[in-house]
Amino acid sequence: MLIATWNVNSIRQRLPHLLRWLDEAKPDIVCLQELKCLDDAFPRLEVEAAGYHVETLGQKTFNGVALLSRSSPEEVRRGLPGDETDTQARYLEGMFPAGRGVVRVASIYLPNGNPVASDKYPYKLAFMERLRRHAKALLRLEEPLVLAGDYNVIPEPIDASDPAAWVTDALFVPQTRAAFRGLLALGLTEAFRACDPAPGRYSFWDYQAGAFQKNNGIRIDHLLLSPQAADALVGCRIDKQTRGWDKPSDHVPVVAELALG
DNA sequence: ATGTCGCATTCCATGCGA
Repeated sequence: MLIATWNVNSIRQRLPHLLRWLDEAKPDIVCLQELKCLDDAFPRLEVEAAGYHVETLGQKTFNGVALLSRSSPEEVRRGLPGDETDTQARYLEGMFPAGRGVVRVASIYLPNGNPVASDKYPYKLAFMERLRRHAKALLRLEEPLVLAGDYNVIPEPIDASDPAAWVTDALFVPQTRAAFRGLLALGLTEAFRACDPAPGRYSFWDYQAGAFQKNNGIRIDHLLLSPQAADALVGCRIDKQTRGWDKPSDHVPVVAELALG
């Protein structure tokens, strides 16, 4: 079973890329982020015609997350628990059939948090703490669980081509990295790094200054696996080629293969 | 090279978020 995450940076702008990539990669479950539209504006019919069930949590202009799946979810949760006043569309979770069992998958668009001196940064940290608490509760279910999305976190220096350029950035400051380690400390496995220890592997390249041509990127899109999912991990890859297509997203898909029977 | 993109409104120009 292939489970993927992709920040598409506007689903309406990226629909041709999404359809091409679905056809080529044939993923079973896809977590999308940055839809940048309301639910009614999501190109549902086109994605359904490609063979996918669609669940969305949209928002006008910003944010917005979706779950695409070959099989319909048995349960869906909209929004991250822990703050009823949070109106930003950043979390969508579903439980899907997988072999003889199930897999629970969340699509997460974690706040960027820049600039660190603004109120955006405490919001990011609070969101990460809410995510940690919710993940802790989900882990008690002892299910295969995949928390996938744009984490807006550079976990380690190896995950940036120029780490020095990010030292004061909300994606890389020590408190952000500590919060990410707090998630891993629950017993979650970060799928890509578990499979590939090499430097130079990125999931995002800025649109500016020829960043992609120079491979001046960062790795901020992650799939975090529960022990039951990690036990089934076969491999994980980054579909870098989509960044070279015409009018690309600044992020590319990250795809994990799980042997779930 | 201080080099881009997508969205919305202030609507062919600008501000915001990334």
